[in-house]
Amino acid sequence: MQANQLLQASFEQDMRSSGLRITHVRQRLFEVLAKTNKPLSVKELVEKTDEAHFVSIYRSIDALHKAGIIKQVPRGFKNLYELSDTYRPHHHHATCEICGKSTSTHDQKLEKLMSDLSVKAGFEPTKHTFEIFGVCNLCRISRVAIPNQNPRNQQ
Amino acid sequence: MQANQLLQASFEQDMRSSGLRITHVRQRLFEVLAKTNKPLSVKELVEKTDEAHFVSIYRSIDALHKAGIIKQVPRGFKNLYELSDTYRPHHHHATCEICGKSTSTHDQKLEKLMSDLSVKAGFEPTKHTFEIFGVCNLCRISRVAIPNQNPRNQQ
DNA sequence: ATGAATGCAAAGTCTTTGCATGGCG
DNA sequence: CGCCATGCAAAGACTTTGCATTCAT
Repeated sequence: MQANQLLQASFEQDMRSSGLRITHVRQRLFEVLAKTNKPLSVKELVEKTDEAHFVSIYRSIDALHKAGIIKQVPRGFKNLYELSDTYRPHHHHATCEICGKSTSTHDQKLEKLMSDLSVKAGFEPTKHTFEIFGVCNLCRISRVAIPNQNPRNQQ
Repeated sequence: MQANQLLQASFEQDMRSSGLRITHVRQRLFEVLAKTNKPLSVKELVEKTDEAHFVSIYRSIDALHKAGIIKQVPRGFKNLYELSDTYRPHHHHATCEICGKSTSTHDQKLEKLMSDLSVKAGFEPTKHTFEIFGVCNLCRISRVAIPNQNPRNQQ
């Protein structure tokens, strides 16, 4: 729980320096994101912070996003949200197109290459999104039995 | 126009092998995407194919997407669409957070690294998204005069 | 106390569905 | 000609806005 307390302190400081008030809804939102290890949709966030009105969740997401406390993760047709790199080590996701399970990845060489590419393209890099989609070991095995299944039709 | 005719032939073949009919709407949609060099939103696609009903555009996007003829490009809160790698060399985008202009990039090392990462994570890679955001040279210069502007608030 | 955040109602935007008609193969 | 694709109307899903009330500072 030490780690969580550090996150908490950092959260409060970030809120203050952005001129945002530390309210029950925002605290709860942060809490939910801190205790989950995967990016969540607006819907999931609303469900997990059930005492708060969905409009407040939208507004809080917006506030925390602008304050750089949370970040968007594009996934399919939706954006998911998770704590920003200040709170969690920078990482990306590999997601199975069949079962939806996702795991985190990180590679320093990739990050370096990415940043070099930005500069080469004439950009001062601010952020990037990088999502891997594929078929996980488990699903690959079960798909052998169902050869007709086409991953393209999944999302 | 030779190149476009090749694309066209390839389009018709892909449609047939997916059991899809080559209709006016779908042809027009493909045409619009083939002649534009940047990913387009549903809204833009509807505008540029003005004779077609927006519902048909939605359905055609869906059909061409499932057939692997077009692909999604996550950008901010929306998905944009462009021709798939079969029709255009595989690439990614670097987008300016201030002015919105985007340029294409490609790097073989990056692709290799990406695929290795997938495999290491236990995934048979099918696709990936990779988007760079930053501030382009022009906008960086003009922002010197407006130091208060915060790229975080842009989207 | 006072202004920002919340909750509620309602509007707005985007996307999907059902069904009759039209057009591709 | 038969069936898939389209257009239209309407519903559905998701997100935003306005305003009175509540609550953090």
